Amino acid sequence: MKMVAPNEAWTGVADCMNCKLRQTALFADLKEEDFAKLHSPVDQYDYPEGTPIYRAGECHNAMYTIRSGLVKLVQYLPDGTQRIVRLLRAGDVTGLECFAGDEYLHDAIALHRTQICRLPAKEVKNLAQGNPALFNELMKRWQKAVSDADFWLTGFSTGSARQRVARLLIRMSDSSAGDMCRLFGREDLGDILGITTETASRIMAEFKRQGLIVENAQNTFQCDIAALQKIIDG
Amino acid sequence: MKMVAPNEAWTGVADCMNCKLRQTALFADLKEEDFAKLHSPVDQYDYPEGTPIYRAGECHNAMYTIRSGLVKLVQYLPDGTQRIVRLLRAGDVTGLECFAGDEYLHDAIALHRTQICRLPAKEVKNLAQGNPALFNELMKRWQKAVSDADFWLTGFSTGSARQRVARLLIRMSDSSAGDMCRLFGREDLGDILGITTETASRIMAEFKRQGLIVENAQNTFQCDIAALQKIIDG
DNA sequence: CGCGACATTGAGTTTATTCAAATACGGTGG
DNA sequence: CCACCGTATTTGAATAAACTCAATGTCGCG
Repeated sequence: MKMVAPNEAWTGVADCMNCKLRQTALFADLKEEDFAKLHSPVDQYDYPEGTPIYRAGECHNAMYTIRSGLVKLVQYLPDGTQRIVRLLRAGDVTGLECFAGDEYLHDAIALHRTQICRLPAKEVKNLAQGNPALFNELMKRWQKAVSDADFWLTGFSTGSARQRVARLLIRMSDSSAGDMCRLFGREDLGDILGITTETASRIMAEFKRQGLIVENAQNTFQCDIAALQKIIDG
Repeated sequence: MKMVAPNEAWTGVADCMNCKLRQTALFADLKEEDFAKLHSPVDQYDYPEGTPIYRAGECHNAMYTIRSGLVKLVQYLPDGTQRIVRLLRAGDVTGLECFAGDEYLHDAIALHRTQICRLPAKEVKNLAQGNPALFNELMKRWQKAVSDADFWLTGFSTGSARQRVARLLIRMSDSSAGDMCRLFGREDLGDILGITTETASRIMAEFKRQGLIVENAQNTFQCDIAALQKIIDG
C-alpha cells in the first residue's frame, strides 16, 4: 500500500450551513446563529487510500466526521500485534476522545479514498452545552461508537472464521446497490476478524468458487446475502 | 446459579450529597443547588449474585452506577449464542443508551453481590446540559465505555486462549490487595474470552498446577502477575 | 445421604495456524 | 509497449490449537 504525506490533503473550508450531508451529520439541527459561535473554521480534507488521518498518541484538538469513504481504527497491543477495532463510514464521527483533552487512542487510516471534516473539539463541546440538539447528536454518536464496538465483538470475533467473513460481507454490502460490497486487503480483513491473512484469503477464495460472491472489480463483490446468511446460521 | 426475583432488591433512597463514592462517581462535582434540581429520587439496590438488573429490550428510563460488586453485560446473537461484551465494576455507569429513549442493548446481570444506584435518565440528561462538570463526567463515562469495549476486543479476543486467560486474570486482579483476583463460573469466563467452557476450565486448571494462580477461596485467586505476563508475551 | 450444578479430564475430530512456495497484479522505467 | 520488480494473494502440507462429546470428580444444599 502506497504511503502519502498526510498533510497535503486539505481541500478547503467547509460551508456547514449548506452541507449536503447535514441531515445525517452532527450539525443536523444547528441554526445559523449557532454556526456563528464556531470561530475556528471547519476544514475539509481528502485522503487517498492508505493515508493516516491521525495516529494514536497524537492530539489535534479536533474531532472528525467522515463525509465519504472508509476508515479503519487500529489499536496496538504492547507486543506489537494489531487489531482493527472499528470501521468508520459516511456520517460516523471519531476522535471524540480529545474532548477530555486526551490523546487519540487509535490510528485512523483511510482504507478507501476518504473525505472528512475536521471540527475544533473544544468549540463543539462548548456549543453542545448550550444546545440540546447538538448535545443529543453527540450522545447518539457516543452510543453508536459503543454499539458498533459491541457488534464488532459479537459479530466479528465469535464463531468460525467462515461465519465471521460472511457477517462482514453482509454488513459491508449495500442493499441499495444490489448487495455490492467494496472490500480491502486480506491482511486488514484478518485484522478485523481476528484470523490470519491466509485464512481470510482461503475463505474468500472458497466463497468465490462457490459463487457466494462474484468479484466485479478489484475487491468489489456482488454478494448472495441469503446464501451467506445460511453459512452464518450454520 | 440460583435465581432471585429482581424486584426485591430495593434498599432505600440514596443521599448523593453524602455519598462515600462521590469523588469517583458521576456526581463528583455537583453542588447542593444542582442536587435540588433532581426531583426524582435516586434509589439504591442490592442484588445478590445471579440477579438481572435489566434486560435487553427493556427501558426503565434509568441509568445505573455501580457502587460495588461486578456486573456482566451480555449480548445475544440472532442464533442464540451469547457473548459478554463488558464487565462493570465500582464507579462504572451503564444504561446510558436510554438517554436517546432507546431500549437497553444488553442484559445486565450481577456476577457477584452488587450494589447500584438508579438515576432518572432524563433528569440527569437535562442537568448535564446546564452543568459543565456533569457534562464532562458523562463524556468521560462514554469514553470509558468505548475504550473498555476496544480493550475487550484486542485483549480478550486476540491471541491464544492461554494468553486471553492470562490477560483477564491480570486485569481482574487487585494490585492494592496482593494481586488477588475474584472470578466467577467457567462458562462466563468462556463467554468473555470467546472460548468454550472446557477450554477455559483446562487452562485455569493448568495455571493452578503450574502455580501461576493459587485458589485461596472459591473462585478467589492469588495471581503471579509476572509469570502471567510472560505467558502473554509469548 | 443423595441430588443437581458445576468443574475437570480424556479421546478423537475439526479448524485454524505456520511456514513455505507459487502465482497474480500494478506500477515503473527502459 | 513491454519487461521487470515488489507487493499482495492464493495454495499446499504439516502442525498445533481449540472444539465436541462423553465421562468422571467435586461441592453445596436439601
